[in-house]
Amino acid sequence: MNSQDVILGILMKRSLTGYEIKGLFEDVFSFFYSSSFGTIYPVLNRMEKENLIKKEVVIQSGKPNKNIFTITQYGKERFNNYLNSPLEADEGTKSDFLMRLYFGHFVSYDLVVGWLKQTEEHIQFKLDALRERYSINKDTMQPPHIICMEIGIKGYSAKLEAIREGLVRLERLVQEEREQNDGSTFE
Amino acid sequence: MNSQDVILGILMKRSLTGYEIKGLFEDVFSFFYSSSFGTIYPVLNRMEKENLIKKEVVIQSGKPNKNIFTITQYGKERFNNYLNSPLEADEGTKSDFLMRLYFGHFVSYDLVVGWLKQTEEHIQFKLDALRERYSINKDTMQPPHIICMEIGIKGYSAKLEAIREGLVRLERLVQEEREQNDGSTFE
DNA sequence: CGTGTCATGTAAGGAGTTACATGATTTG
DNA sequence: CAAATCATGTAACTCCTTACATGACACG
Repeated sequence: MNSQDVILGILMKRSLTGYEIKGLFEDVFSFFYSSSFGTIYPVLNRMEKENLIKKEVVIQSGKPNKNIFTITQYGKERFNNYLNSPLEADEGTKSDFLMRLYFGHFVSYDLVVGWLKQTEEHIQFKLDALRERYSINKDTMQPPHIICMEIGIKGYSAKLEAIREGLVRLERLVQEEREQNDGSTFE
Repeated sequence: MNSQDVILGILMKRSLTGYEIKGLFEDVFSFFYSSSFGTIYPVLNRMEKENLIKKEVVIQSGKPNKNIFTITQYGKERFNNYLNSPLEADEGTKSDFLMRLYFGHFVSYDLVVGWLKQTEEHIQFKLDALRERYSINKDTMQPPHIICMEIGIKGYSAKLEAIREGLVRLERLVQEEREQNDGSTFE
């Protein structure tokens, strides 16, 4: 899976500009994909040269002309090829957050608590967004799409739960530390 | 977070060779990090030049000499700098599996079921490995480390659950499809 | 006698990011 | 009046992967 595959998939539904595709990456696709303009525009132009998509230019004033891209028959075939290629195990999951927790004993609990709270907030935000989209669209969603959403929602929920339990445990320890260190001071 | 940060963290505990570091990446770190020899060896050599680590050569016969790397004081400082730098939100989670599910309505249910089963197996394997390591080491593990493990275990468990529910739902649909299509045939 | 483990390294290439460049129009 | 939105694009760079090169020894 690379940007090209995803873009082909997106264009299966309807024709879009690079700017709109980026919008989808920030929105619907943000929980399993992301990409920057620096990738999208060059990839779209390369895809046009390879006849996977075709460009329609809409002249505008005040802003650059709009390039609306439509998938070609060849593009559809290639997207189908991708879907029929072997599934890539998504090992790659590199997580700065988990890495830091793994090495958390090298820093103060306060710092670790900070990481946990920040991540809690971040995941809660993503979860809310996902749940909202799910509740709005679930009537029109196809079964595999629903499974995709459920995996996301359950995965986030479980992580959140674990983070919160961790926070409770850690905050108890921070408290104990404070009581020991600050036994003689007052404030 | 990059390979250098992780290697520094690993070397905080004890001195190791590149080969051994790779072993850890395949093992303990595999659920939130991965890296290849093609990254590790050049990075280690660069780190030595930058005085983050120092090399001790152990002469061997029959195989290349062993380069055992030890973190320097400067390396420890740099690792600490990393831990005190802002947490990077690990958005990047690009998942081929979820991507395919999202576009699953373009292919047969059989294919989707294949993806689900393959991923189910894969996650189950990872989960088992994580649980085992957890049960063996939990007495000697520091609190943040425990939280790290719990997040992994709960995350995997939740995903597995959602995948299994999805499989049940899909297999019912596949069955219905078969009954409609094969109504006239026998076998 | 093949496969796995030990052990290091390089070269070529892929895929992506960030930062820059441009600039009107809308919204708070 | 500042910030966001619309809209495209390039250049430099980072980081990583794959494949290659070498080769002994142990295990079954």
